[in-house]
Amino acid sequence: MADIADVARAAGVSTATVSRALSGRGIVAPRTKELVQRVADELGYVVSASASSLSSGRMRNVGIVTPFLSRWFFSEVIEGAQQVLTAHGYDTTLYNLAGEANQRKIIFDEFLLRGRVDAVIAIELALTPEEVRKIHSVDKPLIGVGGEIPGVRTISINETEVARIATQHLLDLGHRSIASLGGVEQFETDFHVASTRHLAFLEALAGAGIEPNPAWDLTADFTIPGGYAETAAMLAASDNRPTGIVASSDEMAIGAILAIKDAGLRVPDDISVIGIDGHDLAEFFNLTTVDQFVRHQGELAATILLDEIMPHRTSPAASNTDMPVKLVTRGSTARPRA
Amino acid sequence: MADIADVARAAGVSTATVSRALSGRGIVAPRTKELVQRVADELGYVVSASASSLSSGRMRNVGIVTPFLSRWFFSEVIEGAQQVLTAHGYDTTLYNLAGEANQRKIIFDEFLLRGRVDAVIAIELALTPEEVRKIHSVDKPLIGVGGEIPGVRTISINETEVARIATQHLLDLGHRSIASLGGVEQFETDFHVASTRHLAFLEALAGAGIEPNPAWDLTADFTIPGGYAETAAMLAASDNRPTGIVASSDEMAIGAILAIKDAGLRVPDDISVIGIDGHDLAEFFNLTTVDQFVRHQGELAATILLDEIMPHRTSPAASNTDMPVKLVTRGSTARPRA
DNA sequence: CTGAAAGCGCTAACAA
DNA sequence: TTGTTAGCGCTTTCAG
Repeated sequence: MADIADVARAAGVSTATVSRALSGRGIVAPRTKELVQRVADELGYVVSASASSLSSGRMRNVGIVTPFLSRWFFSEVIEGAQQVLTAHGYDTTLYNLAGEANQRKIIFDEFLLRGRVDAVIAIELALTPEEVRKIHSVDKPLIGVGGEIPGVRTISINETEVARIATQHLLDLGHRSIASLGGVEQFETDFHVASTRHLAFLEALAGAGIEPNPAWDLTADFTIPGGYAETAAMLAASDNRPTGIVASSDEMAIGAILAIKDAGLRVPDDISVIGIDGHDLAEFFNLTTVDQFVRHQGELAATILLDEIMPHRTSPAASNTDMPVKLVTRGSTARPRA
Repeated sequence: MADIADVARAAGVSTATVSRALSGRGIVAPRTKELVQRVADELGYVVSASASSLSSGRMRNVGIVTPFLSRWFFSEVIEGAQQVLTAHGYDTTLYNLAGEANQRKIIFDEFLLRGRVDAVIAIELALTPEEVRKIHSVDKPLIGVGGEIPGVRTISINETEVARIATQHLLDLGHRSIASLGGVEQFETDFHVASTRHLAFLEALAGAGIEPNPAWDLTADFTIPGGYAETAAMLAASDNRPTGIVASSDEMAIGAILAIKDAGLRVPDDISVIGIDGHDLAEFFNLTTVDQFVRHQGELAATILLDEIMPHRTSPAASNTDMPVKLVTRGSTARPRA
C-alpha cells in the first residue's frame, strides 16, 4: 500500500501538503490540490485510519449502543442514524447490550473509552450516572434516543402526549369502554415508557369522566404474540368486552386485531384498535396509529452529533428535543356501534 | 487519560512489559503481569485503539456489509455475528448498502480499504470480482453469508434442498395441487435464491409426476404484504385453488395464511401453507417451515473469521460451508381433504 | 523474563 | 501557500 510519502514524492510536494490536499483542512492552492488528488488516485492511496486517528484524535466513527438489534424500533433508529453518518463519511460501530449484564460494563470500559468513537448514540438506554460520567470524562458527545437521561441530550417523543392522543382518538369517536394494552417494563434500565403511557391513558379516561375497568388493563411485551395472547385472554374471560383498545405499540395492536378476528369479532365494527409507533406493517393491517417517526429520530440524533463533532458547529440544538407525533387514521378505528 | 508510560512508571517496569502484560502477547512473569494489571486498573488505563492499531496493524474490528438492516434475515445474521465478535473483544462496524448505488463504491474504497477492519462479513451480497479483488489485495479475510461468491468462502444453505424439502413435505402429505409463492430477484446483485428455489419446486413436482399450474406460480417481495397480495389475488381470480402453497419465505407464508383466512377459507383445512426460514413469528402463526438457522449462520461466519485472524488458527474450515436445515412441522400443513 | 529504542503513517504547529 | 519537524501512544524486534 502506498503511503503518504509515496504520494508526496510522486507529486513533488511535502507530506503536509498531501495531507492538507486530501483532507480538505488547511489551505492548498487549487492546482496543487488537484495534482495531489490525481496522483493519490493513480497510486491507489488511501489514508490509514489508525495513523490519521492517532495524530489527529479524530476517529470518524460514531458508536451506537443499543439493547436490541432486530426489534423494529431499534433497527429503525439505527438505520436512520447510520444513513446520515455514512453520508458524512463516518463509520458506525454497533454495540449490542443484549448479552450478559457485565458485557455492558465491558463495552463501556473497554470499547467506548478505548477511544474508538468520536461520539455515542444510546438507544433507549437508561445510562447510569456513572456511565454518563465516564463518557463525558473522555469528552465524547453523547445523545440519547427514546428516553431521557439525566444530564444527556435526548431525542424523544412526549410519551404522555402520544398516549393521550391515542386514547383521545377513541374517546372522540364516542368510545367509553376502552381497554389498555400497555407494555411491561422489562429491565431495570427501562424508561418507564409503559407506565407513563398508561398514566396518560388513565388521565384521558378521567378527563372524559370514565372509570377504567380493571379487567381491561392488559400488559404485554410490545410484540405481536404478546398483544394477541392478552387480548385473546380478555375476550375469553368475559362477554363484557370493550369497544376500543389502546395499544402501546403497533405490534401489540396487530396482535390484538388478530385475536379479535380469531374470536369471531370484527375490527373496527365490534372493537376498534389503535396503536402507537408508525410501524411498517401498520398500513398492511389497516391500523390507526400515532406515528412517532422513528427513523427520523435516528437521523436527527446523528445530525446533531455530527454538528458537535464537525468543524462548522452551527446549530447548538436544544438540550432535549421533543419530536412531533402524528395521528394516522386508518380502518381499525371507528365509532362504536350504537 | 493515563497512557502506557504512566503505568510503566507507576509499576516500575518498561512500557514494553506493560504492553505484553496487558495484551497477553509475549511472556511476562505471573507476578509482574498481576502487578501491571493492578496498577493499570488503579490508573484507569485503557489502551488507545488508534495507537495500538497503528503499531500492530490489528484493528480488533470486523466490518459487516449488508444491503439491509431491518429485515429479519439480515438483522438476525448481524446479531449472531456480533455476539460472537463482541465476546472475543472485537468491535463490529456496520456498512449499509441501502443508500445510493455509488455509496457502494465509496464504502469499499474509502472505508474498508482505509484499514478500519481486520476482516469483512458480506451478507447476501453478490460482490463483483473487482470488489473481491480489492479486499483480497489488502489481505483481509472475507466471508459471505447467504449466497456464494466466486473465490470467497461462504456460509449458506443449499437453496435447492431447502425448497425441495418444503415441496416434498406437501407432496408427502398427499397434495397434488400446489402453488409456488416465490421471491422476486430485486437487485442485479441478487443470488438467484428465488429462481433456484423455484427450480427445485418444479423438480419436486415433476418427480411426483405433477404438471405445475401457471396460475399458481406467484412471486412477491419476501414480505407479509407481498405474500398476502399475491395469494389474495390468486384466490379471487378463480375457484380452482391449490390445496397447498410453498412459500419462499416465512413472511410471505404468513401473508398467505392471512389472505386465506380473509378469503373465508381455513388453514390447513382448505389450504396448507409451508414457509422457509424459521422466522421468529413462525411459531405464533403456527407455521410449518424449513428452518435455516439464520442466527447460527451469523455466528459461524464470525467464528470462522476470528479463527483466521487470531493467533491460534486451529481449524482451517472448509471453503464453502453448507448449513443444515430442518423441517419444523406445525399446524399450517395437513393432508388435503379428500 | 525484561528493557531500549525504532518505528507504525499521519497531522499540526511553526517557520519560511 | 508550502515545507520542516515533532510528536500521537503503542508494539515489537533485538539485546541482555
